[in-house]
Amino acid sequence: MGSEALSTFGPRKTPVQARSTVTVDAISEATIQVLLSLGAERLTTTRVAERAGVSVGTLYQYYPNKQSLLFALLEKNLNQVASAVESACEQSRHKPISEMIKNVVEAFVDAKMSRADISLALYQIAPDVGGPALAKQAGQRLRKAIEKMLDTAPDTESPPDKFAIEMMFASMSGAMRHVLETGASPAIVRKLREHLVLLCQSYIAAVTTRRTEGATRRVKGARMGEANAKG
Amino acid sequence: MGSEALSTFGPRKTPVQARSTVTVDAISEATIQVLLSLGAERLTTTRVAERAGVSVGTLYQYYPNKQSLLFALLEKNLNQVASAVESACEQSRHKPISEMIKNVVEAFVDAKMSRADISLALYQIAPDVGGPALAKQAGQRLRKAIEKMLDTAPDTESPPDKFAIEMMFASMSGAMRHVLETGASPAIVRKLREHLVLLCQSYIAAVTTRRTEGATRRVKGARMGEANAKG
Amino acid sequence: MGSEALSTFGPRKTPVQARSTVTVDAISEATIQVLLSLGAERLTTTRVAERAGVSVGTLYQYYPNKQSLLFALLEKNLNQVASAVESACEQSRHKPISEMIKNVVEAFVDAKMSRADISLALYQIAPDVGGPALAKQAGQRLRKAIEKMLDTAPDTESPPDKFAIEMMFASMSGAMRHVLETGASPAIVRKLREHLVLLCQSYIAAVTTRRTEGATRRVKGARMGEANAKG
Amino acid sequence: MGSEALSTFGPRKTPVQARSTVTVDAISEATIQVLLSLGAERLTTTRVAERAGVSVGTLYQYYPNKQSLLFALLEKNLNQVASAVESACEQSRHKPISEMIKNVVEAFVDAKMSRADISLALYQIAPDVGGPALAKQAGQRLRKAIEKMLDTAPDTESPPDKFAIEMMFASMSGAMRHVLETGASPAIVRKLREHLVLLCQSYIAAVTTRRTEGATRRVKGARMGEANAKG
DNA sequence: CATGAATGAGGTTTCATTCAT
DNA sequence: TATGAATGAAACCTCATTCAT
Repeated sequence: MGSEALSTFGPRKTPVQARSTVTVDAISEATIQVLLSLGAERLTTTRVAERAGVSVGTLYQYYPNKQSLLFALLEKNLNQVASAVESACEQSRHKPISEMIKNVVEAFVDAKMSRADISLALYQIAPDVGGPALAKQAGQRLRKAIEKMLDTAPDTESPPDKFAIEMMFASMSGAMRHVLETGASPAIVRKLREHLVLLCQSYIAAVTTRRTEGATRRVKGARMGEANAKG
Repeated sequence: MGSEALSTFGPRKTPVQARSTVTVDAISEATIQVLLSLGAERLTTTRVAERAGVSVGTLYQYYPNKQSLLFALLEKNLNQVASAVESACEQSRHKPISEMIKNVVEAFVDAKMSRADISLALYQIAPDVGGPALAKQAGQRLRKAIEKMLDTAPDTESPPDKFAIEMMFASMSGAMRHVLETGASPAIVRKLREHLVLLCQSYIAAVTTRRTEGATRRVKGARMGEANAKG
Repeated sequence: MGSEALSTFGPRKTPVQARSTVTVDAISEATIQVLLSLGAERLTTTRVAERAGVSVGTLYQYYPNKQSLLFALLEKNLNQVASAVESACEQSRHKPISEMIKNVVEAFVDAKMSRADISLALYQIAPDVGGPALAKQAGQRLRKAIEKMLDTAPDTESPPDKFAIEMMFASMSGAMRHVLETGASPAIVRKLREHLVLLCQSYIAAVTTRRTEGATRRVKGARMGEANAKG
Repeated sequence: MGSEALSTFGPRKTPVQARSTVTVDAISEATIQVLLSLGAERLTTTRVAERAGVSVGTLYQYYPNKQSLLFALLEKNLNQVASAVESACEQSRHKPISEMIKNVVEAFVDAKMSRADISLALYQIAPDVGGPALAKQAGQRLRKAIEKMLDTAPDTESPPDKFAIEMMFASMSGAMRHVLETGASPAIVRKLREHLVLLCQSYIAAVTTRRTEGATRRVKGARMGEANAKG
């Protein structure tokens, strides 16, 4: 469960021809549809092929096995999200910390929402197919991008440490997931964006302050309101 | 996928005799072990029975089907966590908000960690077996408890709204999960506790403060940037 | 399938005590109820015991196995019907043939109908549990009784042969079964009685006449109306 | 038990390729063989597939479940018999009643005997798989065909009513079954044919005659004895 | 004697994967 | 290359039967 070589799950043949690309895309799309309509439990290769309008045999010509199909889907999605966030990181260099956070959070939410159906579908297959491993990998990648960005922040001497960044990212993912699974109406998503920005900003502000002043005492204390007012 | 009546997943036979109780416990424990060692994909009823030291038939005398076995596990765990948090809520009434948050967060983390193995195992089965539905249910329960607690806060006029509480809870869950899946050494867990307290406190402070200043309009508006500009 | 020694299916212990009789009866009755409500496919010993208000263990103290339970039921019913018909045969000696037939047919229909539910239930288990064998046995017994009766008929020199009697009996059984399976309202049953009497009478008349006059030719001919008018 | 939609038992995939047809036929044939050699109780899908020389998976590609396999067999046979009888009905229009009967009876017996093994095998599975329902259906179909035929009879004013036709058919089926289950040597079958013709002819003649004399009242009344007193 | 928890062989069904066409 | 029929290991679940209590 995640301990296998991750690289073995790639598509079997690189789709160079136009026809292949079309086929591969159709299969990917069909996978998502089946996942959403029937659930991971009832996702079968035959069913996917059927919905994609190809034969099972064809499916197996592009993916060596079922896992690789799901893996590819998950990987692609994670990469897209990671890229979007990385890009936001790069464009936010040297800006004030709060703006950095805002940009990153919004890039994340927007990336996830751009294909909300896919995001939702993937939650179902992540546990199998080495989801945690992949997520870890993508998480590292993002953490580095964010760290690098924060290093350029003009208004802070000591940026949050790795753990804090991971915390922020994990919290964000959790909130995002909750909204997606609970029902992501546009209104809710808007609210999510705003609150997530707020949440991350205040958290980062809190840990940044804390770092600066060496605040183990304060963390345990009750002066949070102040931490924020200062924020 | 969660749309079935949740009650149909209950155990088949209530264990009245001592022997039965032992058996049921053994099955539960075996389920967790199999889940952790082999993963959800390879969890079979036969395997569970085997590891529990009973026959498949016996397993099926207590659970009408595989789903009910997993469902019972999930439900029990969610209830335990919910109870722990509820209890913390009740004992924190009329305390300062930041202390309330601290108590709730720590109760949550401690509850999850008291059987970290179970918590971790359950992430694998949640997608099937109506996990989201159950989680939603437990979430509502906790949200209400937290709301009720916050209503007794002496230092705030308008407590955070439902959405904010859900956000807080979802973020907390996300961070918790990340740590559990990444490797929860005692040191990491200690750090998680502290940071999660901080994260929730600062978020709640942020939304509470804003409310106090008559910010309902602003939250819904588009002037979030300004809020940060201050911060 | 019927080739096993029929005697091995008897109840394990002869119910001599009052309590035993009650239990055995309850089990029999429960068997019929389960058969009618759930069908043979879903008849399980546990289910029967449950409905009878005893434990499976108890059931197995009176019947060595499931087959014996069903077998006993079938046997008992066949015996009752056979006895009723035999009795009718004895009481019809020396009467005119048509009255003999009438008495036998009506005894048969009445016996079957006295517990229509049982009769109906038994059709479901006959195929297994050596039904044909038992039926054959009962059939022989009845054929002999009828033959003996017919030998005393004052108005016929040469009574119908064995084959004809079997034909008559088989036809009767078929019609009976059809009515039971189709829905045996009192009105229908009354009609069945009348028509079955008529059917058997005219058939016996036809074969009797034929015998007397050596009628192979006529059988193939078309003068049936006459055969009957005379009959 | 017959109350389900009968249509759900249809084959899963219509065999279009030659290979498929062969497979389906092999499975049908194997089913009959297993039924005859081991009985319904011990008929398993695995066993059928084995004897058919295919894998279980293949069997399940043509039949969605065990019931459908048996159902298809039963349905096909009933349809063949029904068609044969219908055909006989059509070819007997405007002929004398006794000839009509003769043709119908002989068509029935011949149809059943053309694959005596199948007929015999089917008795075992009818109780499950909605046999009564199917039989009822086929019965209705035949009754109508016979009614229509009888309406063209030149030598009778009022043909037998529906009930009488059903009686005739049910009796015929009963006798047929008896012979098949008892052992249908050619000699016996020949005798069966003759006697069944005789039985049906004399029965129909009896009910027809009575009708002609204005007997509807009497049939429903209780004066059946008199009808015989004449005979 | 009665009970009912436990057993486990065996039945039904699914589905990832292959390979002849 | 595409197809889809065939495969068969393996999963889920049932139920007749036993035996310790």
